[in-house]
Amino acid sequence: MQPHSNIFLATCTSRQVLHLIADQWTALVMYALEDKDSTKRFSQLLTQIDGISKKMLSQTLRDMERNGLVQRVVYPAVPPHVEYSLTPLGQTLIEPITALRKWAEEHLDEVKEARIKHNQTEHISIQEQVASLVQQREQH
Amino acid sequence: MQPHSNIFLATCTSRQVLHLIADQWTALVMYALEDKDSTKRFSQLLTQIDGISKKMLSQTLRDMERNGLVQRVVYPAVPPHVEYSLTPLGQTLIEPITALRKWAEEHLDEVKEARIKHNQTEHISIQEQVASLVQQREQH
DNA sequence: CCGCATCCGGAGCGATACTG
DNA sequence: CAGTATCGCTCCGGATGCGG
Repeated sequence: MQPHSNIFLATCTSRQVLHLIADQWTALVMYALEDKDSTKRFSQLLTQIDGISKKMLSQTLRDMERNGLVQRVVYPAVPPHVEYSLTPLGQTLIEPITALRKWAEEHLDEVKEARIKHNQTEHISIQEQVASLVQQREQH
Repeated sequence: MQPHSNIFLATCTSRQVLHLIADQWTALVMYALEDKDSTKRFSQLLTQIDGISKKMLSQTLRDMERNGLVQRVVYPAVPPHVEYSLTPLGQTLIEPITALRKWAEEHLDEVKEARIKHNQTEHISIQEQVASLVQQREQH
């Protein structure tokens, strides 16, 4: 067995590749750029992806560029103008990652239901009670 | 447009669902349990998934159970015996998540190559140049 | 054997201010 | 406009110990 084919090994390379996508924002940036031939500016992405901070968007884009998923084109002008688009490699990732999105949308209700059912049958620890209260408060 | 269908909104539910999978370990646990009718014990998973700690495995399994992805069965005995398996809902997630794994394995080399190329062509910012100069001076 | 509680160091992330 | 630098805090995650 080749070393990278056993995804359960910590040193496995495909696990590292998987790790690229397993963060909060990469998938969302992919969705924002998935339209073919669509390039977007930094501020466009910032607006479209609700909740992301400048810092995280910058960081995510840099990582994605580093991994060959997005292309960054700078138009030297004042004010600066930078456009982001998916590379061919990035485009190949759209399909599997969109499947994930579809799954999320389709099974959303089942997950919600499972949570409710779980909460009912479960003994809630004091810590979790506090945590959920804090969460509720934060949503205001 | 329904509120949960716009994944770019922070309040969007499908984004929360997506978040379930976007962590380090959930995907790997899925892979470990993907064989149909295969149930595994805690310690089996701990051994199979290289690099995971007891705490994280426990936490991941609890979250997955909470979201209806895995089923936990306790056999009251001494020593305790607990078996984990995928729920029907969890089984539906196998396909999209396996697509992701396949992508990782197939495009592994391209990502690696992109990284190397990126490191070579990288422009070093003025700040980094200054920083390295300062560092050199400080070493005297 | 399974897994939770606790502690603690360090990474992650947001907010703000600044530059070209 | 498109970022980077810095600070401050939170929370992740590992190590350990305990309890069933």
